[in-house]
Amino acid sequence: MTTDPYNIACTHGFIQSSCSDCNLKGLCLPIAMDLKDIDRVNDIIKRSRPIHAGEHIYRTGDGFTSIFAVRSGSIKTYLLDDDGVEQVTGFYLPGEILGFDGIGNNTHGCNVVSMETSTVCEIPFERIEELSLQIPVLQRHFFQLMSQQIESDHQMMMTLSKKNAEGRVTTLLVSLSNRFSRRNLSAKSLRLPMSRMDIGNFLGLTIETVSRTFSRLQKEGIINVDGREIHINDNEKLHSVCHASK
Amino acid sequence: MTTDPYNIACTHGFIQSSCSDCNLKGLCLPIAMDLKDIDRVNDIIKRSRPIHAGEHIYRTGDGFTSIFAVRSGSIKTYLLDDDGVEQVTGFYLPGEILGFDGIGNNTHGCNVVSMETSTVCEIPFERIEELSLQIPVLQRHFFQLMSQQIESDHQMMMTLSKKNAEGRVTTLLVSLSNRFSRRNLSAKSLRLPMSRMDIGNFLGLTIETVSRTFSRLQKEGIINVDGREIHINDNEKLHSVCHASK
DNA sequence: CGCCCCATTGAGACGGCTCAACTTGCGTGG
DNA sequence: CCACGCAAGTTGAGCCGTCTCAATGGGGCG
Repeated sequence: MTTDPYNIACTHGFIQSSCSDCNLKGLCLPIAMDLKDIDRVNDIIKRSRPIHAGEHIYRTGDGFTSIFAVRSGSIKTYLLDDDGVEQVTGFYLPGEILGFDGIGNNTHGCNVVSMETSTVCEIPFERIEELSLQIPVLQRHFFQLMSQQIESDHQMMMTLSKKNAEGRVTTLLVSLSNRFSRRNLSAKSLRLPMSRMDIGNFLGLTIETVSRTFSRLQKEGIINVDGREIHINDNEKLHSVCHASK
Repeated sequence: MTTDPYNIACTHGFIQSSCSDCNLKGLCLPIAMDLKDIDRVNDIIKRSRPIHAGEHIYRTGDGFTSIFAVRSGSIKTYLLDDDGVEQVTGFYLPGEILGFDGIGNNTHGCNVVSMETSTVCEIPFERIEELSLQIPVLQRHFFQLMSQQIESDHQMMMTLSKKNAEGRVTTLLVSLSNRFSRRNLSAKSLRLPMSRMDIGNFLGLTIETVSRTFSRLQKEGIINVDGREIHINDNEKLHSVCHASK
């Protein structure tokens, strides 16, 4: 596996299953895709062994060969600037695809690390490019996925540029709630996969401010907080606080 | 032109020229592209009449049909949130391509307005998708362009999340300087295409803070400011201030 | 048990925001 | 030609939200 510097390929073979059986396929793959074409995609995908918390999938500067779909667990991506300052650029949950940075200059543009024990599907990009030439709906799908990433990054710029601490934290909670419920999990009760540190880093806040904000939201009865367990009591108020501005 | 709600198509025919003659083609199109294939792209492109300052090319919610390459002038993109608050999400200069938001759900995700008299090339997306199925280097090119947009948006998240006012303003200046010099214009003397208002909005600062920051950078001898005319006196210091953090 | 990491909470400092006054450049109309 | 209004930018004074620094409280693990 020389193309797999971090050697995440599954060497045991016991988690193998196919895309057509995967309950996440509606998220990773176009809905309107023939079973035959799904199998062609399935044939080029490599499923990983479990990746444990803190383990990297790739790092900035690594040669770009693949994009990755999260299969289970949760993943964060981050940049390091010249001074070694970390910026979390995204959190990825099952069914979501990461690695679209890196196509631009054939080198990965960020670091990717697992926040808990996770598994991913590795999708060799050159292979998927070839398939995309033959399956128009697949080409369209990847254009759409990248476009959605751009849109969500722009929303993030809005959040960072215009919102105060309450607006930023609640915006993240709403996003996570939506993404959990897309997977048929509860939209009201969720377990945060990331630390306060990662939340603060992502949102441009210190951990103290994140913590104070959670406490304030709880005091106002909008959410209940117990460590990483969050319960949303008042969804309407939560959404209205989202717009809170600087 | 029913597919052209803002009717920017050139109706005079006097600015027509071809991609193969365009001195920006190295920016819009793959370098390694056959002349024959460039002509095929050229055939589907519609060149716009001049678009004057303040005129919109499209707005959020408009049906998505095309992406656009800036030919001359300068363009800004912005979001409006539910409360009507504006967030500038990008500035686009000649040779740069915009409109990749909107592929995701077939509806434009932002507003696009000209900051001065500009011209653009309209690239019908369905046509370019068809061509991309036939010209692998073209498919790759659009994946790369979108990937680069994602990378630059992530850098922007870093800027908004971690840098103070000086860091944000100088980061924008460095970016503009680099982009001007890519077009063989001076990297040291440039005219800002956007107002202080737009700069502040983009960078998450008020216009007063932007103004004070320009004044301070001038007092420190790093730049000279005369309205929108900027001269970079000390490039090294400028780059070091870029990293200034909150 | 003791250590370490993560999270919470408090007190004070500071950077950028708000509000306000003033300048400059430009177009319009008397 | 000047008077005027308007928009854009600059500068100052005071305020406020978030950061910094510091102390304390759990929970997991050797």
